[in-house]
Amino acid sequence: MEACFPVRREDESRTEIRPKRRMRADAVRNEDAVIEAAKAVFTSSGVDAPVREIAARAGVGVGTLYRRFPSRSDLVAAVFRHEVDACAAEGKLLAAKYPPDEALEHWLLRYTEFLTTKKGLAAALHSGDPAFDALPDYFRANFEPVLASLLEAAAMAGEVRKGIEPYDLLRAIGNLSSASGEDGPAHVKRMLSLLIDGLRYQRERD
Amino acid sequence: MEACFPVRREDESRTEIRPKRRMRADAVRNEDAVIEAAKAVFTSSGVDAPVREIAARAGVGVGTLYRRFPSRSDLVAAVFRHEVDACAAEGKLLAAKYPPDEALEHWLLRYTEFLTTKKGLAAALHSGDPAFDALPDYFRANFEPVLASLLEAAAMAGEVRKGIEPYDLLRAIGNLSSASGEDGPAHVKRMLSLLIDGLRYQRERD
DNA sequence: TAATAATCGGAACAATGTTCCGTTTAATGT
DNA sequence: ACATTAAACGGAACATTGTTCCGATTATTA
Repeated sequence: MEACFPVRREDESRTEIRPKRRMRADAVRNEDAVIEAAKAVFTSSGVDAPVREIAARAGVGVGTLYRRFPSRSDLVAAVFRHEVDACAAEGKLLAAKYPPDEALEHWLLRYTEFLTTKKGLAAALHSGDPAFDALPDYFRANFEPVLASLLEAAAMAGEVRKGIEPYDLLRAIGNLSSASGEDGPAHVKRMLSLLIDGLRYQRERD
Repeated sequence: MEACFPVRREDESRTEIRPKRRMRADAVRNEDAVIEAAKAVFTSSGVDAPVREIAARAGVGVGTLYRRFPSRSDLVAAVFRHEVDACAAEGKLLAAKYPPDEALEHWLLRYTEFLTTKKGLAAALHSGDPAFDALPDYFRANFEPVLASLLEAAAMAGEVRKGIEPYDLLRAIGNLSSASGEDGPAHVKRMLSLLIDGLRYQRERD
């Protein structure tokens, strides 16, 4: 009953593990449609939204949905990974587009957005469902390298102090934005710039 | 749709608000039976246990259960209050039975036990269900005075430092026992005695 | 274009929260 | 004691939702 996520067989890193037939085009289309629909429904109605609603929005029967995602939790986990991927990818993109310190700042802000949309998931994560077991590792494995290289680049440029543990920073921001009950986004943003100022302080020190 | 908990009409503080007829004996019996059954089932199968199972264990039809507890959440909340009451009552009992410092120590230990059995509830509390809205206040309103008088008595006896905020201590212990993932009870107990030693330190200081 | 195996769709099943209502019964007044 | 009656009881029935099944469909391949 372990989560067997159907990893698209045509990836950029297509290892081509002897597929007698490559995945059918409609299957690919539907998998995408389901994930996109799920993302939309989850953000609008929460992670407890009925599966039927997601299937309907994707223009697909529930049978189709269940072939790809053997259980509800698998779908939730897949969407989570999808968004982790998106956020991590944006990190690389920002690094190429902006000077080191701006890239870092932009990404940290983007990361807080990621966190706030995952409020509902935080509870599910601790539900003991085995489909979620691998998510914390996935989270870390994807975010830590991105932040590490952003931090390193900024430190090289002398914009930010050295010796900051990426994972510590990820967790700190996580706690920080989960502890903001009242005014929400504005508060998080304020605390985040405080934190960034903290990173800049002592930046010239070797 | 707000939680209308049927407060037993015959209380020790029976205010007697013009009941044309007093609550039927079988109704009283059944309410007790349901709460007791729910407590048992919740601890053995978690707070997500089916309502039918609780009704069966109480020897009662689901209709009866739903008359008293209009929704599942109401029953969960009622059990929670029941246990808060029990833990708070034990505080008064310990205060009468032991010297101040021992009473304090015993009760804090009892409090950690209360906390560990409420692991499942912690998630439900943040679920947004309106039946749980009043629980945090209920929690504080019952525990804070108990701990306050235990602390005061111990401080009077010179066993514990003064100026400790009861609510801070309640929260501190709460965080402390929620953060103990591994060895569980033993770890909590160890951390708790550390904390109690901290309370004793400087106890002679005015 | 025919063969074929993967995929599709949605009816059907199972579990569970909740409501309804005919039947039973405890409380009350005589 | 007994009749009256309003309250309470029990559990069948309903609604929602996760999940499974299988005959119909269709993309792929030769």
